[in-house]
Amino acid sequence: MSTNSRFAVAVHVLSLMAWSGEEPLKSEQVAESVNTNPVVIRRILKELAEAGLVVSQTGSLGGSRLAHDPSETTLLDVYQALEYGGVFSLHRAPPSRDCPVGVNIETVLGDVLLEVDTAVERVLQNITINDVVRRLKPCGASVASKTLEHMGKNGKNGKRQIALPPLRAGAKSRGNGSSRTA
Amino acid sequence: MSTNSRFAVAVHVLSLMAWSGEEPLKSEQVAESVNTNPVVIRRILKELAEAGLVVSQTGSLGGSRLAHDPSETTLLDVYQALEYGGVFSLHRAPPSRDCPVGVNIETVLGDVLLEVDTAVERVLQNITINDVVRRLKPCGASVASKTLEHMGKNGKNGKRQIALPPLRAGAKSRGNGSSRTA
DNA sequence: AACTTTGTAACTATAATGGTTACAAAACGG
DNA sequence: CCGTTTTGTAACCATTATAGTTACAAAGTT
Repeated sequence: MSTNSRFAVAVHVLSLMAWSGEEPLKSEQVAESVNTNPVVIRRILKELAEAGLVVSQTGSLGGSRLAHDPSETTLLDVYQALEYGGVFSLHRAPPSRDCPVGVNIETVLGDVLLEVDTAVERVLQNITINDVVRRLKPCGASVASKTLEHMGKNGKNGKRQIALPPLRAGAKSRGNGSSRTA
Repeated sequence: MSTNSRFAVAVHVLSLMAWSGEEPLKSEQVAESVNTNPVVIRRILKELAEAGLVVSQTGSLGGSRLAHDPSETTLLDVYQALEYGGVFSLHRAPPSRDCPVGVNIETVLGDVLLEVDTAVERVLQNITINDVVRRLKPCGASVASKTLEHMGKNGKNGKRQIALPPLRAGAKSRGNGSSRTA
């Protein structure tokens, strides 16, 4: 019951990148597709980068793209990247220690919540970004070749951007999961 | 990710009632065990009553107790009584209709979220309040007989309350699920 | 009639999410 | 080396959900 859409946005972002292939996407382009603000996208992108799911780069030819093949990233990876604290929470303030129920309820509930979380993770682990993209296609199949020409890829001036260098391919942050310069 | 403890509190409340048997508990007693305010308890109790899980009564001998045997109420019943909207949410604002990914992502994500919710529900359906209470006991086993004498059951004046009439047993709201007078 | 407890409204505090603006730092092109 | 582009990030605001609190009417008991 989360009232937040971060997981949905994250999956959307990654699917978009899988769809557009090697080419880095700018946060502005992504924001347009998601229908939100670029900073919101960058915030989520940051978490995904820290988890090693995407790689980003500043500069005029910059942007973000997937760090791995979309068939290698599962929704569980996404879920964990966002550091959700589990489906449910325990008591805000610890229950009474003077009540036989209060003393142990947290332990018992903890076991239950663990069972629930495990079930969720089992489901998410079996769905990859590639699966999501594949499920996406039947709907807009005909656009498959046009791909992202809708979005701002040809700038307002028509100066088309060329396929980019594989984003410092093989460079530094491979496997450590962070593309950050700090 | 749910930053709320309503599910935990609800399970706590029901376990407490299961523990104390037929005897109605006052929201103040429950609040003491949960370590919160009686009104918070009454708010949750209201939702549980609407779902037919508890029965309440005003007046000096009033309070709330389980509507059914604790082995008949599952954690799924509790979950549904609280009307959680599912584990994850979709986009806050609808994604771009001009993007092949944006158009269909909500549909695909909806399927995924359904799978997740179903998995959660399957787990919750297999755990009853009675199970929780049973798991509770090994820890504070020795208190089993003292039960709730800790809590405010003997008033400050020592005037002990006697076992109550089975709360208008067999009366009105049986099965409709609501004990409310409106 | 007096007392007790629930039901409920109203108000406040807190925290998470998300939207927005602003700007420094990094990367690139000329 | 300079200007441009884009990310990274801080700062601020609006909205919403939860929960804590006070207060009181209505229902039930003695």
